[in-house]
Amino acid sequence: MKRAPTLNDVARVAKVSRSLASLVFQDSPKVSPSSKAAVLKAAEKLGYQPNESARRLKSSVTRTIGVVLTDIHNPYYGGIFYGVESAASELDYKLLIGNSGFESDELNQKPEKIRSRQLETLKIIRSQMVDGIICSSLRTSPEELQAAAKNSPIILIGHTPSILTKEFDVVVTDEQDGAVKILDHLMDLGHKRIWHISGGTDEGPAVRTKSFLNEMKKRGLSQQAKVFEGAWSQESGYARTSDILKEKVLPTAIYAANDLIAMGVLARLREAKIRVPEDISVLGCDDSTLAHLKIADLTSLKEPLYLMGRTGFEILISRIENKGKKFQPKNVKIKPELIVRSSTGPRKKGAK
Amino acid sequence: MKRAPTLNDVARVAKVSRSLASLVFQDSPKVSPSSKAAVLKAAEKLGYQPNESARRLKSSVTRTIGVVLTDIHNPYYGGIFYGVESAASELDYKLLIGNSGFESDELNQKPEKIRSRQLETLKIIRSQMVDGIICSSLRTSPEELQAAAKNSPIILIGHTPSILTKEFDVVVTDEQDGAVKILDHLMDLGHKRIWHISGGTDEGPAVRTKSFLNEMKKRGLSQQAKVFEGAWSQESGYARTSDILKEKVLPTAIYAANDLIAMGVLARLREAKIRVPEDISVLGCDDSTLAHLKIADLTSLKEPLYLMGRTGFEILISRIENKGKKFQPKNVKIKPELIVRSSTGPRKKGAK
DNA sequence: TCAAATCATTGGAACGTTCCAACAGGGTCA
DNA sequence: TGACCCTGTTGGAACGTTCCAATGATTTGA
Repeated sequence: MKRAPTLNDVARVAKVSRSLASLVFQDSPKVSPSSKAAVLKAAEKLGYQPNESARRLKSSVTRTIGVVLTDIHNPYYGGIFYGVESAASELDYKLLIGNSGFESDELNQKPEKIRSRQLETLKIIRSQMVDGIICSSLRTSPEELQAAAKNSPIILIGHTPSILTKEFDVVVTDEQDGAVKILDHLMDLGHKRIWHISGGTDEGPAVRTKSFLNEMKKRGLSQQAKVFEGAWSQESGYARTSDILKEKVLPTAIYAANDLIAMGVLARLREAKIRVPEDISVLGCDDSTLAHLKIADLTSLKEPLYLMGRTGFEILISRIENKGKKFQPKNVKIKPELIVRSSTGPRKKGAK
Repeated sequence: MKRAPTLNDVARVAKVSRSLASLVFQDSPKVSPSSKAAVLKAAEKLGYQPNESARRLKSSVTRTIGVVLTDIHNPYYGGIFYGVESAASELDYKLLIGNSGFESDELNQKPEKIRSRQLETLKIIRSQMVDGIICSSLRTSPEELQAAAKNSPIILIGHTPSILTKEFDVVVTDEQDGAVKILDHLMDLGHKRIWHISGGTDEGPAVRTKSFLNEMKKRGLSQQAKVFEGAWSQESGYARTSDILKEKVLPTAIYAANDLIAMGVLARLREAKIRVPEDISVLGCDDSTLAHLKIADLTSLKEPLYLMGRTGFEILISRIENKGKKFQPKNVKIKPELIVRSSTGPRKKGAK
């Protein structure tokens, strides 16, 4: 492991000036073919690779984007990252990961710790290691974000506190459209008594619940709607279904706020020997691997995570390219898609 | 978005030399408290953050590690990344992601394309943006790796072609130990006719199959063992189970090479009204989210992905710190753990 | 008491690029 | 024939750090 060759070394071997060698690597049109060939040959021989730090120092462009996530493990953030990564690789951008903890961590990191790690990560933007930052699920205050955004653009993708949507570019799911699609599907099948198990009362999950209730109301089904407050877990789906089973009249369809909850619902219904979809239809949300499983075969609202990631990345790049110009924060809503499988079916004959 | 303040600006405001200001940020003990305070105050006032590119150019230390993965979506790589990330954040290292495609991609990237993207990623190591590289599931040749490793250390984590284990540091699962644990468990329950659905004939999955057969042989059960060649998918598990069901004598336990395959097995058995575990016990491998599902509750061999990630990172760091010194490639095998759930149970009474 | 040692501070030279201004040398035009 | 313009090439000055050697100021010790 010896000292890496520099542009000077290449120039010396190729018998040209350092400046000319530099031009070759910038694909400048005003280099003669013969010099170009000589330089490339020398570079090849020495195994030259431009020193990125020096390049950045001079040109202050990094072609790198910082990504702040809470848990890359989680299929939700993973899906967004998937879109970001694929767009980035097409445009030849590199990604610097600032993962600020794992929600699923057994040690269960305290929110305060996640927050401080996120702040730490935001610093990379100010140390000029990246041209911009993509954040999912931030736990920092608008002021802290502002401070980071002073030098470079930031975009927020996915569940985002509404205070932030006024000041920053944001890409989110169109929850209202999701509710429309789910209810269209269920009503086509004849369902009216549709109950929902929520993901909790935080602002993220609450939007989903609210959209559901809104849409039920629009269709004059407010009386038939019921919400059971849950959490983003299988156990929660299982427990809330137990609660549902205690009711005098059962629903004909259960809409779970995500696939994991729906898996809990399925497990509990199976235990109670209630058939799906003959007796009760079940829907999930996310269209994760779980929904694909043959033993579940879950109808699920597919959040367009991939598209959200891509869109977010593209908006960020356009900000970077027009750096300096004033702009209005962009708020993009991406419509989800309902993937119909066998866990939903026609309303049981004879049911009210 | 104006020009970021530099060390010079800070020094001017604090009325000291640039060199002294630099020392402050290096936490040098030989700065007087008063100067230190003045510098910090000036930095705070200007919102100064050291320019990382300049720092790197001078000191050629990046405190950044490159991570080459094939599919960060995949729980296997995700699990390894989890370990890497948590170790990195503790030591205050940054991670530069080079994800070279998505195995699960609908577009199903061609191996050739993945390979060329991996080569592209390996270049970052030579452009001195990172101090070392962690690779999972490489598709490049040893020579190509060697070229990249000329300047900085490399470590391979997880499924690794055996040619590479001779020249590079490697962290892998102890497959033999896994087979021992699985057979100990099944034999305790009285099982002997144990069949295996493999992940394919590539070198990675083949090791698992071979370990299983080896261990069966050691226990004098060669006659009872049978291998069905599959692939890492649910569909494969489903189809191979159909094949199994055509046999005259059925096994009392099926060991699937991963959880996804096991899910296919469960789906097919359920369809055939064969009870699990009363009629047939089923085991998976990975202990992924799938195994945790109540409707599966799958006994699974937990690959110590987190630990592998951590260990790999630590070895890499020790190489970086002792850079220049000669060393023997390290080959670390990490023992898996069997997580017993309800998909395995005592051999059916009356079965041979 | 004065040389030596310690301490805090400083200027300047790197690090490996990019980029600007300058410059040959040959061709074109009036 | 000299003024002008191309084309290809070059030296040198940045970029913002770190770090070495050198400095002046203060303390120490025989």
